[in-house]
Amino acid sequence: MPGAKAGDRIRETAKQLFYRDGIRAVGVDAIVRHARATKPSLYRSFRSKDELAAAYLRDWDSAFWQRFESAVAAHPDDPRAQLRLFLERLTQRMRSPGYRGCALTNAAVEYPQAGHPARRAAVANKHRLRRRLALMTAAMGARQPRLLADGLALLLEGAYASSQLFRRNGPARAVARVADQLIEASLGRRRLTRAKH
Amino acid sequence: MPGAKAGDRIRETAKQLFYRDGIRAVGVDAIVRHARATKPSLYRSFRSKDELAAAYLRDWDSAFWQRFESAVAAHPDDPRAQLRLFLERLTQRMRSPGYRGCALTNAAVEYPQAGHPARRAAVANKHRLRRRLALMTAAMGARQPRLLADGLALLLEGAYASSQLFRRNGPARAVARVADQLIEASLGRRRLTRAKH
DNA sequence: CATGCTACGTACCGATCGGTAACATAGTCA
DNA sequence: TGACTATGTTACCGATCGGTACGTAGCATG
Repeated sequence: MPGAKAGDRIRETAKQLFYRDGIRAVGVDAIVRHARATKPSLYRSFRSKDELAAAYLRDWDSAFWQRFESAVAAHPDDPRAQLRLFLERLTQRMRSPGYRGCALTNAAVEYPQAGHPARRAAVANKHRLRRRLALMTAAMGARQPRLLADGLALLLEGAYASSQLFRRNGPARAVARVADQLIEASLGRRRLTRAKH
Repeated sequence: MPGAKAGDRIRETAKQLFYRDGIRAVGVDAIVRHARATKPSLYRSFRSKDELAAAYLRDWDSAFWQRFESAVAAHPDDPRAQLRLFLERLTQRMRSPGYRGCALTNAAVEYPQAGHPARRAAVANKHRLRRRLALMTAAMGARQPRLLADGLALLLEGAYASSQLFRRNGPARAVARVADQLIEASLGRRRLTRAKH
């Protein structure tokens, strides 16, 4: 790491500090100090702190979809198993020290302003995920695919939030089981069908 | 409002600005300017900005439990209906302009440090809610009350997050329906019981 | 009037914020 | 060698951060 170019060291350091402490809480001075670089090096690679934050969030988005597609690839043509694997792996990651939820969601909380780059990155990711989940729940044969997809999205976001509100053994650790229950209840024969006329 | 004491105006203004823009994003100068007061007035009522933020979160916690107990009181001895009413009212509030999720969760995202007062307030609220939900799911007769309570907590936190990631018609609007599905699937006869030996 | 108390404002503090100008150094290719 | 490019460094900018020393207006007492 210390052998890499200054721009790369700064990008890597920013990733760690932004995720650990939040974007607003980390000053550019702290970043370049930890990266053993200086501010002009930062501003030659990134136009502003906001763009550095945007790069950090793009990296996160990219890593997120890698994890997602990895779980998908492990169970071809079985979206339920794909999702379950993704959530089980997520549960593992949530147990690791320093885990602090989804960087994109956190950034959206830190930057409520409508047009902010950090917010745009987060919103884009969440919309894409929502559409993707709806495709998967439809493929599962859910009675109401969009409703189930939204339920799963809520559980996922809830796990992100809970994982930083509770130390361990919080509600987040149940996300895979609850998601599976919800899927089970949304599939197959219409248990909940109301009497017809 | 303009007739009130400086300390009260500051407290009220801080509540609005902290919720709208986030605690870190709002400086004490902005608060006293909007409150038509001055900084010494702020620091005579509050020891620090952090304590002003803590007061803001205590107010939020108090208002949260008022809303919760109001829904409980509306359906005595029917925890499922209590929860459904609470979530339906929450859905209403989420549609109102300027809604930005749970101030306590947002504060915990803004202040990841373990001992920070804002974080303590958030964590205390969430733990209390988790215990309360477990009591309710047990009263419902759920097969696994703690698991269901955690699922409901995840849905709630997910709704908070989603409500600020999607404009309208986001996953959050489904929270009451999904919660009811999950409850339905967790009650009564043991549909999911695994074969014994 | 004089005193004491409460409530508020003016003016300022050092530190840090994001960002930049000017300059030094090193590698590359002609 | 010399010119060019990329990257590093020092030193600084105005603005804003959270926080405070100190002065003053108003009002109730004696």
